[in-house]
Amino acid sequence: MMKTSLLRQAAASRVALVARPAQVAFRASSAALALSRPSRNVAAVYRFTPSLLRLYSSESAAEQLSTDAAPGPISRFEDLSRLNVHEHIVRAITQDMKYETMTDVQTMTIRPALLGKDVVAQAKTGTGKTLAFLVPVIQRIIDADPDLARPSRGRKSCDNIRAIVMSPTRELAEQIGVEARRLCKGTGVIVQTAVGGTQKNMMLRKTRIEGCHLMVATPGRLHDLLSDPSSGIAAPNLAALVLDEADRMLEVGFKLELENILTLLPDRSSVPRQTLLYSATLPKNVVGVARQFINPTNFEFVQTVKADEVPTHERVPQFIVPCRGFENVAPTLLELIRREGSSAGQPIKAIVFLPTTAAVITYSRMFRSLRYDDRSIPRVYEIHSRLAQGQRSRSADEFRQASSAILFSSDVSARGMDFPNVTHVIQMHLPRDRDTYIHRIGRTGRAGKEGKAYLLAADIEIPAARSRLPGLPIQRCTDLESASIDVSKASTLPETFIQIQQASDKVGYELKQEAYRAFLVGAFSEVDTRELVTECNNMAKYTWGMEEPPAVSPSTARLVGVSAGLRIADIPAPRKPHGGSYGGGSYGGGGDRRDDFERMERVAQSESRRGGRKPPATF
DNA sequence: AAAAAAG
Repeated sequence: MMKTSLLRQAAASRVALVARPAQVAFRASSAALALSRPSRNVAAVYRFTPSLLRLYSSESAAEQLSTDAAPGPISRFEDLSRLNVHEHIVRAITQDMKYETMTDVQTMTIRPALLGKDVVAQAKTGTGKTLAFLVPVIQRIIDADPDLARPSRGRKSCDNIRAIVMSPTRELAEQIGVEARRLCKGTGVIVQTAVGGTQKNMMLRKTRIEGCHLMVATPGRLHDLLSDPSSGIAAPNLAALVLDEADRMLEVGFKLELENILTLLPDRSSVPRQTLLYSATLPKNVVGVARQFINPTNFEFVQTVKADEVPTHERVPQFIVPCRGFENVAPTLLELIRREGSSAGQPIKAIVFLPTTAAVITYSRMFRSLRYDDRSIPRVYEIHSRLAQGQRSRSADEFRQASSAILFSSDVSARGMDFPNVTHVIQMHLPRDRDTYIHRIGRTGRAGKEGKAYLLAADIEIPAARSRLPGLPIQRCTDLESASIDVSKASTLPETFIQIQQASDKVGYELKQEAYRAFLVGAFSEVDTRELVTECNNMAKYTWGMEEPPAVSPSTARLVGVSAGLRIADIPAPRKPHGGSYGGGSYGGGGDRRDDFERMERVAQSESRRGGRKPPATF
């Protein structure tokens, strides 16, 4: 009897595993939702482990099965009380944040995480992963020290941090910190944020006065604090470690730093520690690397994206605009922004991604100058690592608040950033890889909202775009006039070209020179180098208004690999932002193999097999 | 080498 009921619950839970972001869910009726989210989109990878079954059996089955469409496990935030989540946390979610219904990833991970299991979770962008890991982490801090259920006035300590959340970028860490603080309102749990580019001494003073139970950090600053005994910051009883954007954090470049940090944390064999790994993308490298982070006897692997399902949202249409040459790309952007801003009837709030920092600076200056003469262009913001941290935070905050604006961005904001109501994500030139493309377009269409994604790429980039972006529903968009004009033949250029050229006058020579160099070196490895030089020269001439191609140094010319078409001269070496000692790493293997590991392996293998066999690009 | 992440 019990067994049948559990099976029915399992079946019911599968029915409910529908992409259903919270904000849509409580506005639309459940009938409408059932219609709008057909069951073939259901992504059900869910295992009933013994511990979970025990928990299910201890609950009222009748309550969970009140209707056929009953959501099975906890699916409403108010029901978290039944899992003994503190009322202050539940209230923060349901009353302050105004969320009612959980998303799949929240339904599927909060309970096992509350039980102390390790979790590896993949869920689409904008489906509430942050809340999914913060709730159990904060609750377990309270479980371990019930005094923290309410604000305490006792002595504050910063040498007994209970949980650490790590993020690959500073703004994302700040954003997670803000959300964590909202959740902790009314409790005694103290959240601190530790990121680079901020005043360490200020942060330390604040942390010593206020204390710290949950630290949200970027790797460099965290390592700095933990390795410095005089900081007073310590985590001898660390109970939880979260890697947000886990696949990114485990990439070469971050992984070594991560391992250094691990050596500064208590050994898991003496201090049991829960590890939570979350991301929208889960390439196979995570599987090999996750092995050394995860407890193989007590962990849950949750995917709300099926292995063969497109990891982007159906409601966000994706377009590629083939541009005749590099010189057509910026005018096409201008035309697109004008068109989408007026025709759609709603003001445009767009993020424009570019492959290099120099290009981000160049184009944000150009569009700021355009806006000076044409107020129909929305306000322009920029964000990239060469900005002072105060500026970066200000850009992010102001863009967050804006109802209409354009944010020119490097990949700092490709992942995790939650800017509300972004209407368009526009990528100029190729994204570095498929996952970057997926995370970038994930800045729109969040929490059930609509959005559009455009990729502006020159004709010579299209073959590389096809090979980098297989298996994605990208359609060709050919109705932008600026994209197809042949500037060498046209007797009169469209207005967009004229305006872009005028705006280029406001950009300094050195910056254009630097952007030119950055375009040439490295970012388009699949593109024939001689053709790339021709394209960059055309861009310099026709859209940046330069009489002749900017000079490059002999060493740059060597890097490019050809000299034809380049103007080589002895110029100062390109400036390098201060370099750290981030380096490569290697991962070891071995260890136990349990069911979830095997499943992760299978997913990884099928993923790598599909690597060559993903449905070919359709554009 | 192209982003990022400590000063």
